[in-house]
Amino acid sequence: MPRSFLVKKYFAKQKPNYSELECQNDTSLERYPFAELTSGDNTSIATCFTAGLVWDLSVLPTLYLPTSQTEPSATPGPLDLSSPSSLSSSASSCGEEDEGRSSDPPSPEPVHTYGPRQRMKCTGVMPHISPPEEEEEREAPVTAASRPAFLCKHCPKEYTSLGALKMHIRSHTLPCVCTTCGKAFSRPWLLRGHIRTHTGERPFSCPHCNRAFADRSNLRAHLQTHAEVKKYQCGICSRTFSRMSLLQKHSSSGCCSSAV
DNA sequence: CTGGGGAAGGGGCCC
DNA sequence: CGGGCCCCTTCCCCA
Repeated sequence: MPRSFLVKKYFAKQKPNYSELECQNDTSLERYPFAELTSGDNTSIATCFTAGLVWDLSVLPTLYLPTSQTEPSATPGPLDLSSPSSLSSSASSCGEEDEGRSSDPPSPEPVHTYGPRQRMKCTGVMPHISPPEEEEEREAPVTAASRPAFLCKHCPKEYTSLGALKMHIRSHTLPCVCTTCGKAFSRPWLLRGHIRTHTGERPFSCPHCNRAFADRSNLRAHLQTHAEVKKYQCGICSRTFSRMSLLQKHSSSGCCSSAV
């Protein structure tokens, strides 16, 4: 399964209102000191995972829609209950930087916080975010005039905007190269996140335990482990899981196999 | 075998 | 229009 199925349009235009997700039972975990994670606006976000938002197995099938490739219409994925995301909104604009894919280290100094190990600055590692040549993707107004299609010359994908296409092309050109190991990434923040694997930087710490993570998303996943009620719930036995994959395994290996 | 952590990919939205 | 940032999801590996 290609990870590209990323069909996420759940909140199209509307960021999840985490405040509404306020968990009721998991108060303890509800709000992680995301201040740490980000700028700190999280107070309101109340990240809660769960409570009321447990995912029912029944929805899984949809969530996994392999149809992917791009069927945004699909189903809404798990509303991330826990996500501190909201903070992100503020964070991003605050000038924090995302480090990595989704993580904004509390550190005031973004990428440059690598101190001694800061061997790669994003700036230096991205020689050509948008190589001229690649940009020349084939723009072909294939579809209706109202919806021009921009085709990727590297793969069959097509986009309705040049910007989207260019962004996609990065996944082929991988302009962000790690100077440490040479690994290339499509996005600067992916590279930043990767760099953390070299530096060992883990700006996102769990308020409930001493663990720290380099990636915010991973912290979120981890927070689920502290939750009494996890996001993903088996529709049959009501057991909850911190990860959809676990729920899937659970369902496929027994409990719900017959039922669902 | 299950649960959890680490790392990475990509689309969408906002500035 | 482009760049940056956010979030979500998946895969792999380990305990």
